[in-house]
Amino acid sequence: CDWGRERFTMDEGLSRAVRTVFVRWFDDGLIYRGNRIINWCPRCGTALSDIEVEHEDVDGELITFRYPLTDDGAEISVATTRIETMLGDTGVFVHPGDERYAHLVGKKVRHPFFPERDMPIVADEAVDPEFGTGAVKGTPAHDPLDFEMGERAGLEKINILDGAAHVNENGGRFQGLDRYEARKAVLEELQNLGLVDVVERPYRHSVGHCYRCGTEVEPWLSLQWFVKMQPLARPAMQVVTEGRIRFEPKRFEKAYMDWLANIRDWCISRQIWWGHRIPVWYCDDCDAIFASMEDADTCERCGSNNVRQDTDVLDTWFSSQLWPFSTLGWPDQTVDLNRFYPTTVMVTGYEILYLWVARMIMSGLYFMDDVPFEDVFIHGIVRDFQGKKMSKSLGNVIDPLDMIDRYGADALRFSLAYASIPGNDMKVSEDRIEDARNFANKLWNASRFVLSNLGDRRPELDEATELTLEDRWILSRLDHTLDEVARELETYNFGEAMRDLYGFIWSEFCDWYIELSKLRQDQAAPVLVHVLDRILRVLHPVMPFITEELWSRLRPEAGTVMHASWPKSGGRRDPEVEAQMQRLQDLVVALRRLKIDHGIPQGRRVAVDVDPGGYGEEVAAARLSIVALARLESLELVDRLPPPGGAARTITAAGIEASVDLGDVVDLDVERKRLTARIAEAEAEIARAEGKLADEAFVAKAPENVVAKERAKLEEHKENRAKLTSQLQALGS
RNA sequence: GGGCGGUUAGCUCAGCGGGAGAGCACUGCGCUUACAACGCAGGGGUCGGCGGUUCGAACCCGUCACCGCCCACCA
Repeated sequence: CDWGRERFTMDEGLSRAVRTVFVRWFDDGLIYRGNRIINWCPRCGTALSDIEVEHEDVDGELITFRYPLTDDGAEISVATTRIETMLGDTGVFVHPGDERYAHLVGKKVRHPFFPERDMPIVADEAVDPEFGTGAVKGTPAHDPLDFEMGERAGLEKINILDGAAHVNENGGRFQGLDRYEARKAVLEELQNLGLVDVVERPYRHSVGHCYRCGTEVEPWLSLQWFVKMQPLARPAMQVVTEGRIRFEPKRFEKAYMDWLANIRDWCISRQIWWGHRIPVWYCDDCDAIFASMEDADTCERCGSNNVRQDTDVLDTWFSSQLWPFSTLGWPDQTVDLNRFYPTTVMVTGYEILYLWVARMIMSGLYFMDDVPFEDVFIHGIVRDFQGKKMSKSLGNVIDPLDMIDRYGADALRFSLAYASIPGNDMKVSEDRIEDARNFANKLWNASRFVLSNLGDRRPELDEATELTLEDRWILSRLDHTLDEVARELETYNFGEAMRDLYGFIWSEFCDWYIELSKLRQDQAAPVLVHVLDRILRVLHPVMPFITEELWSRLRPEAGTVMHASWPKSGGRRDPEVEAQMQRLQDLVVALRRLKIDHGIPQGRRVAVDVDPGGYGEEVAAARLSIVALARLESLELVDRLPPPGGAARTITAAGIEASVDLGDVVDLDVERKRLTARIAEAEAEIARAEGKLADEAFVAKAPENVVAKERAKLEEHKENRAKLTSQLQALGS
């Protein structure tokens, strides 16, 4: 974060950007005022844009009732979920191709409460003949579709509700009732008149709610300001098609394109107190309407002083959409603007893809003539482990400050990064944060160990450093990890990067390398320093505090780790070394397990004979390591293992056999069971491999290396089975 | 109504064409001179169901089921 450039959308500079944009769009004909159906929240008393409305299914009612025709006894049935809106009906719509109603088009119906009202039956393509009765009551002031059809037919628009959703003077005897009371009262009256056919209840259907307070939104006719969106949407789609803006994950591209393709004009005026006031003035003398950069006290057209500013304010997203350039000083051509626009990446959650991201792209292209950013990285929302959004009313909120108090900021940060998968929600729990704290402790303790043996020396790794197998192994694993992490960060896979680092540091560096280094601390020092150095650098962005502290101890002269270069892999990856190390690890684990299986305390030292098969040199070179890690008394290399007597046997995947002298504690039954189980495992593997190789299609069509690998595995397991079987036989029965 | 995710070990999730993984939880052993917020070893899964493609499918395709999300002017 660059705290020197902190900004707020109501700052003076950003306010100037807002005005500039408004005036430009106004003068370019992209901002207009219109009396149209908008989403109205009766509780907040303001208009909302389409995307601020949250659709939710509710149990309502679907009522079918009849309008009598004026000229004869015929009637026409219509259906509605908002029966009270019939007070504002000024017509009935049917589909032009609907034969049932063809003979009625052009005739008129009579409103039961307003018999003098002119209510024609009109044909319009927008009617769905399949729904309900196929005839729609027309309420141009209270339904967006009816509004459009009403415009086409020239129907009167009668607004029957006030801003609080109470029936107004146009509602006759229902005046004063709120919309829900009116819903009941109107139904009752119609029933009394015998005009109601069907009351279907509950009728589950989707209803819009205010994003802020949850109140049911009322489609309401009112005078508002709009931005014409289609001219802005087209270029915004094009830059994505051309690849100038990329989404990660890519699937959000489709959502973005679909939204823009079907976009409708944006209602930007709000009847609330807080916000940028709309920079439009009205002249009471000549009726001019003009937008102005400066506060106006005279009319642009007639010079009159009788001007007043619009009292509405702008949707907060109107100023937010300018963020990528308004924060850099635009409309001035500042140094920052030239240097930092366009930016490289926009990191944000999917819930504001339309509200913010799409609009930044549109306004950026319009005013800067360039994209605001190249990559859009979409992450999820932080949720609890049940997948629920955190909310105070649910009581499932994990307070970050509380977690920081208890586990540290680094632990909280690591747990969030660890949970981050592009496009997915991040599920966090206190357990996970605790794990991250444990990881931080592990890093702390490992560093303490490394540093404790160094004193003031900082031996550095260079070409002259003599490297043992485990040195080359950990350096190979380090390079492997750095490569993986780099690749994952490139694609914003922070979670995978963290999991790789966690595994490398804990399971490889701490569990194996540090343990091995204890045998030869001085010689291992350059490698310990090197690996820890790289770990601290690469972990720093996620765990800044602990890494900075440890860095100051590892590199007291170097200054902040923030200024250290990002570590790159150093060409030390070596598959052969990793394979060798794997064979030794397998042997150590096999010996440890053998002791445990026979109930030998792990601390008790035992003598071991090893028949290394083809790996004599390797095992010999690693002898002291094996003795230390498996806690042995001694390890002798032999060509042939002694007869089983008071010994137990084990074997690794690579076919290295070992015999452990258990003295008088050996339990032959235990040993037989162990060997029998291992033979069964080998049998299963052999059966699997033989099955595959017996399949001619597999041998013929699978890649050569896959087949070869399968053959090698088969041989390996066969050898092991033979050795295990002879071990078992030697025990007798 | 349309679209997008998800369904893998008891829990939370990775893996997304060639021998099923992690953390937590669980079992046994252990104060081995960095770490018991730890170490060592282990048990545990017909990878949602059914079809298909392929020599080979947790992974690709189709379909169904159940969860979740987004969009939507069926009154």
